[in-house]
This record gives sequence, C-alpha cells and structure tokens, in this order.
Amino acid sequence: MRIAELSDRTGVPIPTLKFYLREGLLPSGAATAVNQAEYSENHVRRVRLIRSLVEIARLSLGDVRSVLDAVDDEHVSMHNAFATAQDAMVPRRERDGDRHAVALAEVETFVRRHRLRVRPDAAVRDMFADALSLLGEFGIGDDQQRLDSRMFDDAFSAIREQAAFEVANVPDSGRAEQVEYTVVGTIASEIATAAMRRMALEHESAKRFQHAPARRRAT
Amino acid sequence: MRIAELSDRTGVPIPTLKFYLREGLLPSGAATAVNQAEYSENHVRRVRLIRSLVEIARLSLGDVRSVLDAVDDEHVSMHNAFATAQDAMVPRRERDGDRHAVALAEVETFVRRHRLRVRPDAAVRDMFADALSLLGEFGIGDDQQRLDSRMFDDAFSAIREQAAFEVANVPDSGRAEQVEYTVVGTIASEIATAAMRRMALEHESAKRFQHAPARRRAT
DNA sequence: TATTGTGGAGAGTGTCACTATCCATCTACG
DNA sequence: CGTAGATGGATAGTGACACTCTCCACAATA
Repeated sequence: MRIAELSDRTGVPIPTLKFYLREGLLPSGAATAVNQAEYSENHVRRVRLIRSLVEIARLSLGDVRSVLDAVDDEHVSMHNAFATAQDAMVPRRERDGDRHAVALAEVETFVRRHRLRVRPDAAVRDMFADALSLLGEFGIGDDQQRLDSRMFDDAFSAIREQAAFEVANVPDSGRAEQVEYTVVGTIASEIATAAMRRMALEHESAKRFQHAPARRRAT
Repeated sequence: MRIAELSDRTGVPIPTLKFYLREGLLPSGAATAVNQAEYSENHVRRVRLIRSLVEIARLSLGDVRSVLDAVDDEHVSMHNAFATAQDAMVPRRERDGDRHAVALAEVETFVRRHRLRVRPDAAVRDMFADALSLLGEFGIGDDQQRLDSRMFDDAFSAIREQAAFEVANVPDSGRAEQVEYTVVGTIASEIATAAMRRMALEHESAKRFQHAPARRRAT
C-alpha cells in the first residue's frame, strides 16, 4: 500500500503522515524505488495508535513518542514497557513543592495499606496526589478520611477487581502487541469509567436538584 | 487586597491575572480609584478554580469560560448549570460520523438499561462513545458484550454508588457554591479514580508479567 | 506521453496561552 | 513634599505546538 491508501484507511491527511514520518513517529515503509515505498498493516495500526493517543488520551506528540519507544524497544520487558507508557500518560506540570510533598505522603500510605506494587517514582503517584491536593484545596470530603486516604477505599476494591480482570484478559501474544493492548485498554477503560461516573453524577444530580424530571412518557 | 497579593496567594503571575481580567475570566475588583481596585476572597477562589480547570482538568480557556458562565448565571438552575459545566468538560473533537453513530446507539442502550436521566444531547455520551469505538477498533474485550454495552455493568454499579454518595454530600449552600463544589468534585474524583485504576493495573501487571517482585524487605 | 502521485525536505501557518512593554496615575515611605 | 515603586488598562510580541504548504526529481498510470 502506498501513502494515499494509508491516508484513506486511517483518515489522516497525507501531509500529516509525512510529518509523522519525518518526526520518526511512524517508521518508513519498505522502499521499492527512490521515491516509492510500501506500507503495511502495521503502519495502519501504528497510525491508529498515534491518533488514539493524540485525540482520545490527549497526549502531546512528545509523549506519544515516549509511549511508542516503550512499545518498540525489544530490550524492555513487557511490564517495564507498560510502566514507561503509563508514566508518559500522566501530564507533566509544575507542582507546588510543599503541598505536593504532603499529598505524595498520603499516596504512599494508600499504596502501603493496599500493599500495591507501584514504583516509588511512578508518575501515577503525582496524578493521585494532584487529585488529593485539589480535594483539600476546595475542602471536599472529610478531612481525616482524605488525610489517611481512606476516602476511596470502597471505590478502590471495585476498581481493583476490574483491573485484575483487564490484565488477565491481555492475550498471550507478542510483547509489543501486549504493550499496545494494555496501553489502549488503559485509556479506553479509563475514559469509559469517567464517562460512566459523569452519567451517574448527572443522574443523581437530576434526582436531587431537578424537580421536574424529563420523563420518557408524553404528557 | 490588591493584585500583588492576589498573585502571591494564588501563585499566578500578575501579567497572567491581568490577562484573565481582560479575557473576562476573572471579574474586576471593586474600583477605589482610577487605577486602583480591591480584590476579595472570591477572587482568590475564582483564580484557584480557573487554574484547577486549566492544569488539572486540562480545559482550554474557552471551555473554562463556559464552565464559569454556567457557575455564575443565576438564571440557570443548579442542575442545569452542572450539566452545562459537564458538557464543557468533554473535549470537543471531530468524530467519524458512521462509527460514532453506532457507538452512540450502544451508549443509548446502556442509558436505557440503567434508566439513567442523562440528557439526549449530553456531551458525556460522545465521551463514552469514543471509548467504545476505541475498544472496538483495537478489538479489546468481548465483541457481543461491547455491542450491547454490558461489558461495564459490574463496574457501573460500584461507580453509581460512589456517585450517589458524592451528590448526597454536596452541601446545602448557595447555588453557585454547589455548582463549583460539584465541578471540582467531578474532576478531582475522576482523576483520583483514574489514578487508582492505573495503580491497580501496574500492580496486576507486575504480578502477571514481572517475575522478580521488588519486595520491601531486604535480601 | 501527459497527467497524477510519491517520498523527502524546508518553510510557513494558525492557535493558544501567556508575557512584555507602555503609560498615566496612585500609594507609601522618607 | 517628593519620589520610587506599584497599579490598572491597553497593545503588541513570544514561544510552543501540531500541523500544512510548497517544491522537487522521479515513478506510476491512462
């Protein structure tokens, strides 16, 4: 397949594909002549992965590159590649030193209490800490519960089951495919979960705050 | 308080505050002279809300404005303001018409099965549909389960309980405060949930794929 | 053989979220 | 009272980012 078909199959414009090629996000096709190359199904898959990371997970191209590097580096184990990809999927931002350190300590108690194998330097800790800081800043939830991070314990047991199920379902295929599967699974389930949360919140808000429910039945 | 103190209290540089004032994201202070104004605690709170929406929820300033407008418009009920804010918190993007329509139909069956009061045009439906499309595109999960969207039913009951708890905990304060509380609560709990999911995934991935567990105990 | 498509490279574009500079006051300190 | 520094307000400029355009020599296709 040549670039026009790759473009048709993925819906990504040719100039953008050329840009990804130049940036090294997309490997070059197999050259058949000085200005001709053959692209494969792998290229289609890779383009789709890039677009999913950019559009759905809203990663920067730099972070997409980190994820792809982790997927592609055969010297890195499946688990380490996944860990690296996870780190790349946490947005980098400046954090207030003191406040963040306190929140990180709360995260640590959470990790210890649940005996989780989460790297001490995992970016996801910063992410959790951000959420805890935010709750604290706006005085949401019970202070004591938040401080020893018991606030989410009930929710966590359900989350944990779901995660165990997801990881168990990763196919016994090649390393790169497993990493890709896990990365896409992470972001898709995460967005699905967030969407369900928001629908449930809208529903509960309607029940509590909206006095004239919009019923399906006509008047 | 004058602008220097507002800057100190929030950690946002003065030029940025001036920019927010110009953009109408931040209301002007009470003028005490032609070039003097007095800012209040409400301004501090508003700046913190803006920064949270920008940095944590990663909203564009345009979407932040939509949220703030919903918070501020006294003519809009608490529930409607929250719904508008929720819509603003779903990233807008171009979606493939056909594929997206199919996914939206799956979302509809989900909404009906759980008898949820979610507006037919709620942006969160697009968000859920994105996640379902992505799962389909990469062949993740069981096809049939995904199609009638039963795949997430177990997870949903836990999510729903948590959401009910959250809404029940919204204080009986003023409308604007309730909207603000709910908006911040939504994004904070969402990020906390995502972070917990990722930690659980890392843990499960370590259990399944990493053969030499990094134990706390020394050798 | 003429048109269209291709790979590759450089330069240009539009958006976004600030950031810098000015200026005519105003405030506060000495 | 005088003056250094801060303030509110406006206009213009910046840097990052993710493309998008234009060109070229050459290949494929009708």
